[in-house]
Amino acid sequence: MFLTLQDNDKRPIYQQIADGIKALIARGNLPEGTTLPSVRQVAADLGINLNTVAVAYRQLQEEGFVAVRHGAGAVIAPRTPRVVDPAELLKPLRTALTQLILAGLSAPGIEEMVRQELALLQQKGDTR
Amino acid sequence: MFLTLQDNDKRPIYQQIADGIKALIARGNLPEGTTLPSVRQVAADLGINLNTVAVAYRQLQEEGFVAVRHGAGAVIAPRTPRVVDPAELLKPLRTALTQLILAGLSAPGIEEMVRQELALLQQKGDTR
Amino acid sequence: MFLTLQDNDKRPIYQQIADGIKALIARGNLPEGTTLPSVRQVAADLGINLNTVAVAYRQLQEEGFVAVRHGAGAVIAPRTPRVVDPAELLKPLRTALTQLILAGLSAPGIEEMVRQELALLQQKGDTR
Amino acid sequence: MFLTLQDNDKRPIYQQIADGIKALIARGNLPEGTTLPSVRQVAADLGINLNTVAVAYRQLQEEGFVAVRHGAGAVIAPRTPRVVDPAELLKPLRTALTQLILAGLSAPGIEEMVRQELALLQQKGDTR
DNA sequence: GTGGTCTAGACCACG
DNA sequence: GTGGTCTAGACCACC
Repeated sequence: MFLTLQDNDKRPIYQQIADGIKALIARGNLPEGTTLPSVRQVAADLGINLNTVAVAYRQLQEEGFVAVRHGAGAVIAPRTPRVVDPAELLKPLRTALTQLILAGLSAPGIEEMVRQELALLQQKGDTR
Repeated sequence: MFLTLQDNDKRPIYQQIADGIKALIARGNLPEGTTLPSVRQVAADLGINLNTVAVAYRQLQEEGFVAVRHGAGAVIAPRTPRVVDPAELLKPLRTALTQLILAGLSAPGIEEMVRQELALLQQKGDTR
Repeated sequence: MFLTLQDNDKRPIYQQIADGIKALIARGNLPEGTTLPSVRQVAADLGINLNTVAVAYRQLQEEGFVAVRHGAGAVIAPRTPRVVDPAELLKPLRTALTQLILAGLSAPGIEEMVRQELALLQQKGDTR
Repeated sequence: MFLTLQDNDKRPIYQQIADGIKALIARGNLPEGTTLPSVRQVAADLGINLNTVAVAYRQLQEEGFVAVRHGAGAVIAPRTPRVVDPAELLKPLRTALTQLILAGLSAPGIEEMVRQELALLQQKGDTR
């Protein structure tokens, strides 16, 4: 198993799966060409419905992260810089930072957190 | 009017309102003691239902940002450092940073973005 | 001033006032015959509406704790054992105990808390 | 049916539902993993609106008693000792005890009532 | 099927 | 006037 679901997470399950796989790609744990486990495999591992996993895979395909070939599984696609609306990316960052400020953290403290997180994301880390 | 709703925003309306007010508090635009406009007022301004605004206000109350007194309106509460599970705060930051990495941004570029956003949050800025 | 309002209290203000005065009577701090401060006095002290205090006094009168004479203020009535539906009294106790159990406290621990509280209630303590 | 509403109860309906379920959890009648009946089911059983039940369920979720999964029902969460401000827990107990004293009950009598109630709460009892 | 959100409108409780 | 609760009914998102 390479993914775990968080019970207290508010995101839909399919989103947790998609985000989890994206994070693994971002960290380099799933290099180009890797074959993802089958939809049925993941569904069984996580004890969830098959359709839920399928939705996650479809999202990854639509966003260009994996290539799904009917009957042949899903493989990690070559990594191409995606074209995304920058404002769309800025919004969650802004929300996250607002929460940290309201929690009483200082700007320098937050910047340090960000540096640490970025360092973690850029090295091949463990999957947990 | 002090809030605007984004049509393309995926968050529920009541969440946009709550988050918007939190952002104003974080920026210092709504100092302690300020009385918020009534739920009816906000509902009329935004062209939405009264109950939707009430849900947002109730969330702000439960999270300790405002003191709601039945029959007497809602006022910004004294700002006390909230006790929150740090891991709970880290999660959205981590997700946001992952998206930025996947979009092809470099770590130094992201750090610069963070610095700019923090600067914006810490000055009494425009309401938008 | 002999009463304070708790901002984070969910009870209506008039109820906080009535309950507060009842607690003072229970502790013996307001013996029979004591004249309560006027409605206007209390309202000014607490910075609240005159009507709110009047509602509290009316409730105390209806429950027999004070005798209100038009133009002559309100005085603490002789303490007579009230006839109350026992089930009505049991309900808040039961709810309070349920909360304590769910918070993880043990039965002996709760019994000890009760003993301490009862001891506090039965000695003339400070007003706070 | 596993819950009944009291007509003479002053608490809002959604609160009665939430408190009722909490009491069942406290007594052990709803062990971890139990799936709660759907909001529609409960609403039909009690003859009330669907939204009213939904509010109760949402409260239970926010307080960590149940895990609600969109589209998959609500299940009793693993019971973790909640982190709550002790003063917050003491307040209702203190109010309840004050009422009992004022009704003329003696301290030993009250202690006995508490013991009985605690015994009831700690055995898997009848649902009433 | 499930829960989540929103609307419209009513009535109540509080200050 | 204020906010709180409840209903009725709609539509959406999720599993």
